[in-house]
Amino acid sequence: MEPILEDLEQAEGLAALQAASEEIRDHYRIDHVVYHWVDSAGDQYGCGTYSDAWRDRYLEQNYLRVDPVILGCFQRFHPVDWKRLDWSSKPARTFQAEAIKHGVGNQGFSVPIRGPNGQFALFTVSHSCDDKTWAEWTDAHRRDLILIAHTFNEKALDFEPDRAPEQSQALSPREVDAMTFLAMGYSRAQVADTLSISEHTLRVYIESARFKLGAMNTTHAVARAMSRGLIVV
Amino acid sequence: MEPILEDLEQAEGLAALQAASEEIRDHYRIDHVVYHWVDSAGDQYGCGTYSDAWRDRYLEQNYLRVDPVILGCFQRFHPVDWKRLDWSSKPARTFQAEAIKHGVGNQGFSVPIRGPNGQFALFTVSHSCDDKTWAEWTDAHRRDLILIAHTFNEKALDFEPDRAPEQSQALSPREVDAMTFLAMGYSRAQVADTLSISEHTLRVYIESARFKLGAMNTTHAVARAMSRGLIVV
DNA sequence: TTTCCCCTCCCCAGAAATAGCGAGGCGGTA
DNA sequence: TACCGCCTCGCTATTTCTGGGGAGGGGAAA
Repeated sequence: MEPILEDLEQAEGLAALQAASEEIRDHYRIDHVVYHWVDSAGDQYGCGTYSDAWRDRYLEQNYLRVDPVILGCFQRFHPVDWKRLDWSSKPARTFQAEAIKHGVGNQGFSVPIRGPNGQFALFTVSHSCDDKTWAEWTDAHRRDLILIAHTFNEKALDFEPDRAPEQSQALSPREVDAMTFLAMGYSRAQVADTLSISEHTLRVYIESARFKLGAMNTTHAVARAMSRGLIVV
Repeated sequence: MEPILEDLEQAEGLAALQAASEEIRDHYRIDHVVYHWVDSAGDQYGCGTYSDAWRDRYLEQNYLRVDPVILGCFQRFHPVDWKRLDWSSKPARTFQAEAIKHGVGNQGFSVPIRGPNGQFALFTVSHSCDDKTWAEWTDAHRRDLILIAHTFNEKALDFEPDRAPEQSQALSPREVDAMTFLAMGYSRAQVADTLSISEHTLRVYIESARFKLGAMNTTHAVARAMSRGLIVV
């Protein structure tokens, strides 16, 4: 593993990351290696060994909202084998069939990676083989994959600075309170009552939070506060 | 490194994690090893080799909102050496002086770890030595520390079952569309227009989504859909 | 000291969301 | 077949939220 990680750590530029993913694939003799970035605005960036046809199809069909790998990892802390995800819904099964048709392996292992402000990325390896072989392979390389995933993410961020920091303005304590209770379903009157302030005052907080978050309305502000990790509900 | 990580992977129970942090400290011959879990509701869980006096002081003074390690890592993607953090504010320097007085080393290295819904943890090692020695040590063990940090986090979560998956009822495709656009800040009229349906129809989706999610209003429904990973925004 | 942000409170009019009632067609499952 | 969930559309009335405006006090930083 070592030389692979060394190479990755010395990669310069996005093209080098593309090359690195191919190198990783060849080194481990697996079918695919993919790094996939999603941010809270819905923008995506991908890099890896999937075919162009599949990647285009994925974007065109907006499979982001269907893909059980994305949906599953989004709710999870730890790396996960694809077998443990929920493929039972009909859209998921349609998606799965099409993925396999496009050369994505029947086995997969994905490492979720998170950053500040709700930023989210996935590092995935996929392969075609039986369950036992795959279990042995992932057991043997789990640690490597975690390290590679984080290094890959670090590199990808280095080369795309516009995506990385994007300092979102912090909310004041009262604004956090307001957003939190609104996210919990309280009406403005209830929130004001809970915080023991007038509803007028509360409204000022909501407005300033909305302004800071660049949100068009309360629902939008709460959604942004959540996806940026400013509130937890 | 290997045997240390093996031991950690076999740890069972919170007491074992405490023992593991001491073992790691002794293995690397450093002053302190600490794991610190935070959610923005203010709950904290800590585990490690700091003195009880320092831990109590930290909680009592609510240093969470002052500690540059927390504040800095919260805005950062990657592991960071304490030297690169911002210690310039007055509260930060007061905090630093007191930390050193309580036996926390002058050097430190912290790995931020994130989970779904804004959950956040830190794995930290700290030591007293000169800059050069510390730089060499962190360079040599950076990878180990990342792996240990993630394994530690995994274990800590295993033993805290209050974050159960809580499988929730799925939304229909149209309901997902509705929730998604609402989370993006669209008004009802805009969402209806975007989906090319009447606003009345849209309202039915919002209501049924609200019902399925057990939400009291639209904002609540969107918040729940997000925190359950039913929509990705 | 001045400036800036945070917290608190007030009024008003118009826009938007909610609550309740109703209807019919389509497709899959029991 | 009958049921159920999903998608689509309609009406009215009430409640709630939004977007302007304004005011004052406190604390921290420059």
